[in-house]
Amino acid sequence: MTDELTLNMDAYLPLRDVVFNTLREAILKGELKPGERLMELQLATKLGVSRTPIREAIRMLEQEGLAVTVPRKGAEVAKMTEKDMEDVLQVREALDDLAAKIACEQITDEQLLELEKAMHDFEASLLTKDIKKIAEGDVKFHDIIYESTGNPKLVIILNNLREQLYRYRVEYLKDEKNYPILLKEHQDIVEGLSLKDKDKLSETMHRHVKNQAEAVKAIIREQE
Amino acid sequence: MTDELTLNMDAYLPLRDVVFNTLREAILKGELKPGERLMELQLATKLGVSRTPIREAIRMLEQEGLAVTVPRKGAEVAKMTEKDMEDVLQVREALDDLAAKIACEQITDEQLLELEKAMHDFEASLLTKDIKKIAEGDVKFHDIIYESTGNPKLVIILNNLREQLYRYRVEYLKDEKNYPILLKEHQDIVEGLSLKDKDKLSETMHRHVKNQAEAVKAIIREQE
DNA sequence: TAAGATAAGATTGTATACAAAAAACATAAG
DNA sequence: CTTATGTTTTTTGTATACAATCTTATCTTA
Repeated sequence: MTDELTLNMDAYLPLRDVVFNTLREAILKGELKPGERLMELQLATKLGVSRTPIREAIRMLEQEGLAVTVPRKGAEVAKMTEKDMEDVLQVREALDDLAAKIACEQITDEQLLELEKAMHDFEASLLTKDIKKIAEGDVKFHDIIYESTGNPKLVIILNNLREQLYRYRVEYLKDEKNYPILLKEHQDIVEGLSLKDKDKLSETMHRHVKNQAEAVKAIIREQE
Repeated sequence: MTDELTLNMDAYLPLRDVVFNTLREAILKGELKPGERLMELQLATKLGVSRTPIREAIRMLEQEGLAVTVPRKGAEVAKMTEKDMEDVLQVREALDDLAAKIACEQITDEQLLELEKAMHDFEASLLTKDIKKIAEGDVKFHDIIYESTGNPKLVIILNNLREQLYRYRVEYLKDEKNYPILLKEHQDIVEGLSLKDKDKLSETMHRHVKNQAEAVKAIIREQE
């Protein structure tokens, strides 16, 4: 574990939520590595709080799929095997397709403009080679589509799936040769939505997820 | 709240898990009603434990979508509007379809036999008119299909979606006139899987979910 | 040396105490 | 009668204390 774990106290939130966000970020950024133990006292000391909010945050991470706990042994950062990744991506493919289809019917002109802007921002971010910015741009783009479905339950699940992939997704975004493909796919998605062309959109979405799947799996294989 | 809330202590589990299961059951059975406050001290006294495991259980219920908490005001049993139900069912339709398609390719002969047995058990349970038994039979039937996908991430999400519907689903099962339809659909599902007929299966699955959707929505409308 | 028992330390599980905030109630002013 | 204000009570938030369990190191014995 890095020792740069500090709380962001600006918000007026219960400590459990602040701790939850802090640990979540740390896991997604890779500061807390898969398999690493989450020891209550250690974390409490480091973050300057008592064990109580730590424990509650761990319960939350658990349900989010980011931590795994064995009773009386404690929690650790969830590991992701290639199989896990495939499973997540299989679900994501189905739900991304669902989201795209709903979006196709319901997206407003305003949201479509927003989406185009997000695409251009994403394109611009690719030039900066700032991974964090690129990742954020990509998230923003897909969020607009998700939100346009008007189905918060779907949005929650999709965000959770994305979260589970995030750690490895970042690796994918480090490889510049993926950028042209990624951009082209985003353009195709915008086009599909503009033309209300469900078939084209569906095809593009599947390709978009499949490409990520391949890349992410390659990364995992390297790591193992 | 009813006052018949007691802990099932037989398992050697942390109290938080026992409390979680107890509250979960109570919510699903309707003993704890939507909108009802979950007060820590009250629950702790009733269940004979301290507030600590209660609080941790509430954090878990929260992530499960069964409870909603407002910081410094406390938790309450999640309410479900007709819109929420539609949203859940929309996702479930997509994922049931996915599960069916995977099952079609992967289900083993052994699992198929199990499924037929589950169907007959379900048929038998319909005659007893014991709602709990009928609900369990239905769950068992679909579980076999879910498990046959070999995708635990998918199974978790489907179970969670089912859980969110459960409270209203039980009402649906109280109406005997639904039984023949339900049984016919189960038979069609088994047939589709036996014949590896994806199209037939997909069509049946959609119909199965849509029928429930209509019935459940009617129930909610009545309640409001 | 290896296997097993045992004791010491570390870690989680649970209860409780105290602080802070919100809610409920009562009272006074307009 | 209504609104504003202050006080009490209830409830949540957090820290801490103690108990139960697990881990690790040490020692014993074959």
